[in-house]
Amino acid sequence: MRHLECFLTVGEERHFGRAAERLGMEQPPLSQRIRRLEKELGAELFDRSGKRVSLTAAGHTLMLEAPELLRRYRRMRSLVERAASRELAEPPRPWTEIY
Amino acid sequence: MRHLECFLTVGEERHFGRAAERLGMEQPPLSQRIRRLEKELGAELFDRSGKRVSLTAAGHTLMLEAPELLRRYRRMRSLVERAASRELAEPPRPWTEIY
DNA sequence: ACTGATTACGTCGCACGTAACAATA
DNA sequence: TATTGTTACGTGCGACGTAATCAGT
Repeated sequence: MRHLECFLTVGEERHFGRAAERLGMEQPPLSQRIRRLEKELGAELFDRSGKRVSLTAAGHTLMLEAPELLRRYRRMRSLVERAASRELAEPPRPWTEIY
Repeated sequence: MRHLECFLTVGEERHFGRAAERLGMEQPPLSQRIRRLEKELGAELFDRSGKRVSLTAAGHTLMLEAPELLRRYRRMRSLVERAASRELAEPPRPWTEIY
């Protein structure tokens, strides 16, 4: 998920330096992360020929799909967090017997 | 994502040993993974009192939400993979000018 | 030369497996 | 006591930052 967030930022900025700044990290780690992501997915995501950073077809697809996945992920996290805090509020009821 | 897959397996089996076997790994790493996930989410997911493994409220929420997220994730991966293979088939068209 | 991206390298944390331990039935 | 889950520990990979290197303008 963190990889996707980094990828989206680079894809929006088309610039590793500004993306790294927005993400609060340095360029080298960001470059490495993108490489790891490309290796993980088995697909090149950016064309780095020349000074221009441009998206490949796979990268473009990911730009379309990743935001929705990230939204769902964050929603899931907040739901879990909410459930956990409710659980703390109420005493340890016997969930054991239910599930 | 791998963490979610492990969590779901444990949640289905209610048994770390069988879950580890299904996942093709040993129990200790699985136990650690669940702990990491709980730490990451900031919520206890399982009740390990006694020999019974039962879900907490947060765990139950995650059991409901995680499968859909995993499906979307796998779909995204296959879309990216497809785009990459098409890209290989067609010559390096000037995506640069488009995106 | 200058700007911007990639390697090089040292360090830290995570993931795994094997082995030793704790607890429950 | 046997079964199940958790620590302990050693190893290897991933991620970060700093510094050095390479490429394009």
